[in-house]
Amino acid sequence: MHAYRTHMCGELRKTHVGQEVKLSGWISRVRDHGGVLFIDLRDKTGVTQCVVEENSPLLAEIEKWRVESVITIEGKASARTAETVNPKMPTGDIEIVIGKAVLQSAADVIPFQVAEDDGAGEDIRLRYRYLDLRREKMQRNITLRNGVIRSLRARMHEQDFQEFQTPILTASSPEGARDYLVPSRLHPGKFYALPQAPQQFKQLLMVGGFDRYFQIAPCFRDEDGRADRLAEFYQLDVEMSFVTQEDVFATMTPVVKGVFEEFADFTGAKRKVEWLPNLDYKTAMRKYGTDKPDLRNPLEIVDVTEVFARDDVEFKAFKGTIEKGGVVRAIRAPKVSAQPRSFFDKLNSWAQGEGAPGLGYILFEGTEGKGPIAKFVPAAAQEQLKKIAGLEDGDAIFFVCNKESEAAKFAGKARDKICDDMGNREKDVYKFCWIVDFPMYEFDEKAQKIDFSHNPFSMPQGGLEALEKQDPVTIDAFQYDCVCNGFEIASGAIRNHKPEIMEKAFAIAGYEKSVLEAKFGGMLNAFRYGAPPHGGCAFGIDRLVMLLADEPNLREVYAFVMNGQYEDQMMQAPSDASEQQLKDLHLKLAMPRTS
RNA sequence: GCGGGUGUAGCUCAGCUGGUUAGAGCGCCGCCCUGUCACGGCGGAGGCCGCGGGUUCAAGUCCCGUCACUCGCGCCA
Repeated sequence: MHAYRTHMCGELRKTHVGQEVKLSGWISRVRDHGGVLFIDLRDKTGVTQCVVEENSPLLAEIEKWRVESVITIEGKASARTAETVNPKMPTGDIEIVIGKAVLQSAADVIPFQVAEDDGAGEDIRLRYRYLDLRREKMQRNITLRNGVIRSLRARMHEQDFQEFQTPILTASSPEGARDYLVPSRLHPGKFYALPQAPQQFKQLLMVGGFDRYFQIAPCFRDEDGRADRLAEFYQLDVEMSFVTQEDVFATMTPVVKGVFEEFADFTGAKRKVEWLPNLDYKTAMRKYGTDKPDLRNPLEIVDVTEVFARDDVEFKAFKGTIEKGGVVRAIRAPKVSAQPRSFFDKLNSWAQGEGAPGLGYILFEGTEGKGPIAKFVPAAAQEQLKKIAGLEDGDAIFFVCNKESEAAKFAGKARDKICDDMGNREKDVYKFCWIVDFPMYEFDEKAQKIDFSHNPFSMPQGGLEALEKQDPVTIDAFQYDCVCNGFEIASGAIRNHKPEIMEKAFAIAGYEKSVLEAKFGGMLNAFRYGAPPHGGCAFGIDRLVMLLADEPNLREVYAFVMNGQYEDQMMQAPSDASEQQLKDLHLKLAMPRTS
């Protein structure tokens, strides 16, 4: 017989009755009845009940073993009597009558419960992650992660993509997030950077003629964390040669849609997967107030500036803003006349909490509009509102007034808040779409200059001609995102593979040719030796898994992960470097002043 | 860097307008229990009430500071 086991703990059924078996695993629960004792023995496949029978000489010893100790037991798989069968367990028809038992590794008293969710906080779960990982939910989430990655790989290989590894110790990139730096011992004063993404390498692989690249790529960004953002994370990184934007969508949509359909019922609920038509950036911002709209929310935003600009409308608070170039955005909330006054008051105080003066509204019930703003809007103007927003009797309309970008953004937040307060968000569905036509440039208010709004390597729509003739802020790029249920799950672009367009593109953003050469000389040179038109995208794998697992937090889908301050309390990272290490690296610390 | 929330037993939390000896559930330890499967019964241990300062006759409770965790803003091409 094998030293540790003949079967797994979730494996045994009625058909095994009578067999001598050996199981190894963790003591999940113990029920000690004095004379007879039950142990629920657990491994990754499940739980089997093991019994120490009355008068067993083993009882005195086994009684002392604590839960989460690792043991090996040997005994006969026996049928349970009719009264003692447990239909809730897959192995509930049988139990093992323990004949021999070995304590392989005793467990101290555990800091939180493993067999059940005792609500232990995240910090302690992370400190004892190996215990947390034994819990059913983490076993399931991590297994889901494995399934998703395996499925993504298979789907990419099926479409003739080749998988690559690219350098982890690489060069700092001047755009984007802060880099993690690694000091060089051999080159005093010089540093490697960990990649924020393998952007340039994947483009160089296209220049290298590999045609279709993918990688489950680790990415590193030294910016503050969020529930959906980590210092290190993984992307399904993709690049393709001789493609248009439509080719990228046609290739990647079935990959992601397929994976979601494969794992959509992970949480137990049947979930639909819907892929909606592409949405251009400007429309998304106007209708949803964000470039990553949650399309499960049926509410839409309309522009009603013209109504509040009318001479017969007296609402000064909005008028003043409109005269300064502001806009009024409105959200129709259908059939809310039965809502109590507190529904509207709560939304108003929510808006104030968000830093807005409030959230004005008009409720249409019967012949005239009601609400605090209604008296400033005469009947004719109310009719115009109804027409623009498609209002029906019983509907309310909420108003946001500000500079255009601020109004759009806040209306977007209000749209989500109103939807949730109404209980209107669709359930059990993943709604995807591609957001297209992102602007190439934007005006940076702080620096008072034109700058790239996204990826400087994106191809401007209209090419060199557009760069030469168009107002920069009106130029769109072949730059796109993929959005699901309010999360940006991918970002990508058709790249700019022509050095002369790149020079012009950087010049518009105020970068000298020398800067371009210094920072991107390697790639720019590559483009001078025959570069295929190419493009791609990168999906945030952790966010995909998070959506499928229905977790609110990325940390729930990683086996090992740092906390919100990017510290690993289990491994003690980051930690001090020794004098010798610093000396080897030619580093001296200049600590911040602690006042 | 900034703002909100939280911090009381190993874990999760209660503790009212400040008032005597700070509680509960789970866990832990001991005893009892022959069939449970969240086993049950009895008993017990365990607290710098995050830390420092202040107000007060009196502080877990109020004030100031600080630290930790968490969510968000900034940031994240």
